[in-house]
Amino acid sequence: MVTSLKLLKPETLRAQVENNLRQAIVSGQLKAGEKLVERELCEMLGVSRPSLREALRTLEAEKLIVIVPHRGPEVAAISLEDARDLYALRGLLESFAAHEFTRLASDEQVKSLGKTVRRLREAGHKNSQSAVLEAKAEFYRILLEGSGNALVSEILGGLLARVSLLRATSLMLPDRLPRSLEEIDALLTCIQNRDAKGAQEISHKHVLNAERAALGVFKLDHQPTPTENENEPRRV
Amino acid sequence: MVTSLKLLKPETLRAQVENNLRQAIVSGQLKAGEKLVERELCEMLGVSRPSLREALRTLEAEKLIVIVPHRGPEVAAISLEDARDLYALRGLLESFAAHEFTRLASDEQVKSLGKTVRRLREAGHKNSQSAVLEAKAEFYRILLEGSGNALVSEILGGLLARVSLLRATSLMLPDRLPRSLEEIDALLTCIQNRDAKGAQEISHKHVLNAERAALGVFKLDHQPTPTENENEPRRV
DNA sequence: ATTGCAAGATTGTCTGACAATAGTATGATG
DNA sequence: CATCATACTATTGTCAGACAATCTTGCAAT
Repeated sequence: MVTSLKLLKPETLRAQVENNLRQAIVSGQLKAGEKLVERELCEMLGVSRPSLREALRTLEAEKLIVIVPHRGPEVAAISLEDARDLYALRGLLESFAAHEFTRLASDEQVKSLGKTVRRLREAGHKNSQSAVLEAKAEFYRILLEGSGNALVSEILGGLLARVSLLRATSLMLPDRLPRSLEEIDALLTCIQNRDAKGAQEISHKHVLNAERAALGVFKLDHQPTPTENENEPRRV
Repeated sequence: MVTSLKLLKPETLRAQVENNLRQAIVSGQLKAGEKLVERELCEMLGVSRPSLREALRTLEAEKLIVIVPHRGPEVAAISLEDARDLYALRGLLESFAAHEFTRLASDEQVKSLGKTVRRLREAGHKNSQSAVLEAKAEFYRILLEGSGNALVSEILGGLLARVSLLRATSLMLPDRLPRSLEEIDALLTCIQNRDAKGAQEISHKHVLNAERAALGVFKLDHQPTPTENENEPRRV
């Protein structure tokens, strides 16, 4: 186990810019759809345009931002179909990872996962959102690490980043949390019993439920309400 | 090193650079592991360093090249484990796509797919490698388009590009071709019968067989020969 | 042969500039 | 007053040149 995790500064300046922006996007500091202006970002981050632009290209390839030629970058927005596709794929990959973890992970890794689930549960009971998110991240880290397929980790990691563009992540829905915890408990049980098929099924259902919860909010969020109507000024 | 790379039309210069390099990589013109030098690429493509470097960042994010800080970019090379991971994921996604296509595609799309399979078979019997590759690409295009999940298409597309870094694609193995055609025929039959589960299974097996064929060659290719031995000097 | 160091090559980053394009304000016209 | 054409401005796309930091290589010394 590692005892000290110093934030080793990323090698290059460009990488730091990249990390800062990525963090700002997935954390919601930069909102989906928001327009980004190179000059402003340069000033904010204290770097020159070339460094910034290289970082933007990386984020574009990760689909976290969209760059239309001559119009500049903006934070990617997710349509309802995008979200459906995203969850479908996530279900596929996450359940695969769960299956493989159950099959391949060492006993230490299983134990480690169990510990994290306990932490997650406690955080949930305390209703500490940040602690929940942190534990959930750790949970994923262990699961992916132990699933023995680095590529799936990579892709699924990118997917989860994109999911966070939907501000309505299921974990942010208070009602959903207890159910979510139950499901994760059930998943852990399957894993401990080395029941790969079972783990796969539960994991898949878990994602489907998360999808239902998130897309429910999505629809509400995007229903045009009288008050927060579009750019269209109302006439009197 | 490659001596001439022509530029085509698309929008921005940077995008052209990107496309050219991507094409050069997947086509094998730039070989896996080959070191890329910015200055040389700039001269070859007739662009400035910023444009080139932005394009390189995109390709890096696509995992087609690897850029080590202060050491520069090189074409990505695929290890045996990478290849295994790649095929595992490809099997998962491709069989999912087949399943969904069977479930969702219109009769026109199914018919279109059938036509392409016929073309593929003819090309195979004529042993025309380029025609086979073209028909196979068309086959994928239709399959992914009809599977109704743009995200899966995107990811699987990136995956196939990476697979091509393994020069030993199963389609390039003459012995494998007849078997491959048979499997695709069987897949088509399932699709026409709207047997989604069957299509999924066959598709998955198809990828597994392709993997076996490709990795067989991989091992031969990478068997350490007396001349090209690893960095590890053997002790006596 | 191994080590250490100097020289050269390559990358990381900045500055400043200019052309091309998109967005916006202005003014002309019906 | 509304609409459309035009000019202006802001922003992006691209280039050239420069310099420091770092890596690689060749050579000298042990």
